[in-house]
Amino acid sequence: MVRRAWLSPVGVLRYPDPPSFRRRIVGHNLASVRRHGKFIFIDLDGAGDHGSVPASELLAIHLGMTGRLSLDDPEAVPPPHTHLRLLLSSGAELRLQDYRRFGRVVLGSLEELRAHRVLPVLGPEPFNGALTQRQFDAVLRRSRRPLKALLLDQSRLAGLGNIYADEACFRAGIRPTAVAAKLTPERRRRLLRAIDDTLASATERRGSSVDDYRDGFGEKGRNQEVLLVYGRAGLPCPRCHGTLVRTVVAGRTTVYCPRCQR
DNA sequence: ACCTACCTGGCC
DNA sequence: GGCCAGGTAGGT
Repeated sequence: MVRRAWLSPVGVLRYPDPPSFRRRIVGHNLASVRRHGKFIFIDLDGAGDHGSVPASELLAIHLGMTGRLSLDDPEAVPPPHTHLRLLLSSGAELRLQDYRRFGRVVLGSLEELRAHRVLPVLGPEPFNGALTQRQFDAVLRRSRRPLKALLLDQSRLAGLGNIYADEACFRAGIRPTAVAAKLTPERRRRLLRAIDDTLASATERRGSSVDDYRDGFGEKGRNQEVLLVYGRAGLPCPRCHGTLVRTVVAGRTTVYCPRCQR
């Protein structure tokens, strides 16, 4: 149960206002945790309601570029840029640190968050078998944008960011600039498999600590050690040993191999 | 498809 | 000082 909620003055809370936030979370249990795409959803329930209707309120957290969640000793001095602290009855404190403040926190019912437009509509996840090839094909065929722009569009497909979009395109042998709707069925199959492999690798290694990413235990991931193209412009392609090229697609730095990716 | 903005910090 | 960075939103 949440005993006390503390918010930093600058904060990452987008909705509702801080007093409402505190009122609506203190005394409630953090009942379950789910994830969809880059959002973490924590379902609240009414503590002491014993079998009554659950509040159906949820806490949605997006870590942005530099957000970090951790469970800490409440007595420990919070690190700089700590924007949310939830003191729990378990004795631990759930903390959100985010020095760039691109992260976001919202609290409310799904309907409410939608109505206030503080929770974007998220597309399906193209991995973990959550999306059939048929459904994935339909998404690709509907878009004449560059493939990478589509992969990064969370309203169409949820979960891929700049690193894994590049990695998946490389594994599939497809240029990030390829027009999504023009991919052949064979290439679409390769792409879905490539996305799955890319994210399986990343999650097994607990993420890519290219810079300051740390997992919920404050540990670095190890996936940055096996990235094939991201951050490797000018270096040899791991497959053909030609030079990897940097360009910009959808406003984001993009690295690919002009020989292996067509 | 492009800009700009939102932020801090590391690097040159 | 300028540029860049894992993300997204808003405007043209």
